[in-house]
Amino acid sequence: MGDKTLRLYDTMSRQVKPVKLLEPGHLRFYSCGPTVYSYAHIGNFRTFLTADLIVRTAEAIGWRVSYVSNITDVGHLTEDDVADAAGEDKMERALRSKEGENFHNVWELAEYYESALQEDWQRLNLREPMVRPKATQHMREQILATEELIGKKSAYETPTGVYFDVESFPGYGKLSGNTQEGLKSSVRDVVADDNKRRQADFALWKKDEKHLMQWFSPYGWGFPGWHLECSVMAMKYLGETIDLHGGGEDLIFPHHECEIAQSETLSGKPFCDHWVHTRFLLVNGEKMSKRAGNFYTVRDLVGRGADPLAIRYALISGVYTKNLNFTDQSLSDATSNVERFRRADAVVDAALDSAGEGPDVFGSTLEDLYEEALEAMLNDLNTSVALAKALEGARTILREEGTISKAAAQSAKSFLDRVNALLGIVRHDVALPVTEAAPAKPAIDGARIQARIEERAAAKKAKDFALADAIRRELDAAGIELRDTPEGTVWVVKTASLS
RNA sequence: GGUGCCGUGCCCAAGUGGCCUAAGGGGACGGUCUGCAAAACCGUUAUUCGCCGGUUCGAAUCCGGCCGGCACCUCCA
Repeated sequence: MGDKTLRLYDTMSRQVKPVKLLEPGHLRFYSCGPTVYSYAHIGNFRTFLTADLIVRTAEAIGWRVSYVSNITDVGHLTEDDVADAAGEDKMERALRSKEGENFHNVWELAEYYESALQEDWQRLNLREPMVRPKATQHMREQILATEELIGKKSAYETPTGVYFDVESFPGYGKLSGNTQEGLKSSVRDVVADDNKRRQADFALWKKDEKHLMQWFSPYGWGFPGWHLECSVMAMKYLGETIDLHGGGEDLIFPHHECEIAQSETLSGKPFCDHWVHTRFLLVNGEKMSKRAGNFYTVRDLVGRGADPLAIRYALISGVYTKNLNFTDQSLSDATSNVERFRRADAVVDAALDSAGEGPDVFGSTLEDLYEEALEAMLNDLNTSVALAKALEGARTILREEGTISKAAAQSAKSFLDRVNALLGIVRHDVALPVTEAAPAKPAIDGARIQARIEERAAAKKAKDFALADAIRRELDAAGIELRDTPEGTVWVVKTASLS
């Protein structure tokens, strides 16, 4: 186990390479979290899922993982460093929106969406980070860092704020491939702040006495720039040099570029050797965005009857290095796969209780499949292959339903446990609150469904199949599907579609 | 204009030089089961990898060109 290594695509060197650990057996990993001004959407979760799978895979080869994922709870401008009046604060805008009417102030709003994030995090069976630091709780560190950067002549104060001087950091642009020249010739019509020395300089501190969230600093009242919090929190919890840093592809520039410049200037040491970025999730072939408003949240989908683990499955069904298209179809595909794992799990549990003595018919088959799934994950998180191997294992178990010995059940159980630890798609690691566990509500009440099922059973007994089929069609029209099993007829609610 | 990513069966999606006459899932079709269905299980379903050239004993995989899609270049995961 000790000789295995995790290989991931590194944005900096543009190649798949092994994750090098500064301290043997200990991975220090920082993954950028969301700004909590609204519900996180499933695109955000694809990125968090990449981080989750990195943690799970690292643990599967025996690494200890220090995993930090922040919460940005300071509202930053929609046009971050643009000094023009169109720049609007995201949190303030959220507060003024219809949903914002439920909150007294931005602090309350941030708190609400933060707890909503936690709930959705659990629904999708994501590992809890070691720390989930918040920007607002690290003001002192951010102000001290700003002071230090000014002291090192890498930052300067203007009437509007404190800016990082990108020319003081020759490596600026090495992550994104943007050059200083390229940035100047950007077609984007950015309104330059006359107070900045260079257009590319970014804010460490914004002076603003009207901002709804403000702190006092050596530069007066204001709030920190967006990029500073991650530098400060990553170094505080993980050290000046970390092993791995992740986030969405949009963060490559400017966020991570700025983070490198700040961190390395502050410490004088390399900040991070390995950068992983998750490509955007598309919905029905189009990019999701908060601005366009075409995004799904986990709670939207769960409210429509989607199985949370199926959402998880759908979001990890493609590799993180490519765009993935989320559709009604991909969700329903995922649902049947997740159900297959659950069935295998139930079959194994039943066998564990009642199976008799006998040989382990699975031999090394399941063991081999798990190893192949792990290998796939170690090879740049090839979730497609890992899921395929896991599914093959589930099918292998299901094939033996009814004839599984105790020994076989034990090896199947061990397989499912390990697959679940690696991929999290068999069952939740932590039990969800009771309300979550309740099945989707049927359109008509359960007692009436049960009564119709009994009528149908009577009709079947009397060989009145026309009536029996009519009842089945009636329930089907109400979204209730009947399944005749050896133990009698059961009903399930059919999953609603996205559109 | 600059910087990256991608184009694989009806759909989703792995595979980046020979185990590929291309994994896995969905769908479709056939079978078992069933009063009939549904569910479940079993099986079948790309000699072909956007197009045109080239390199090579050998290419979906490497190189060049073209066509098409996507992303970033100071809102974004």
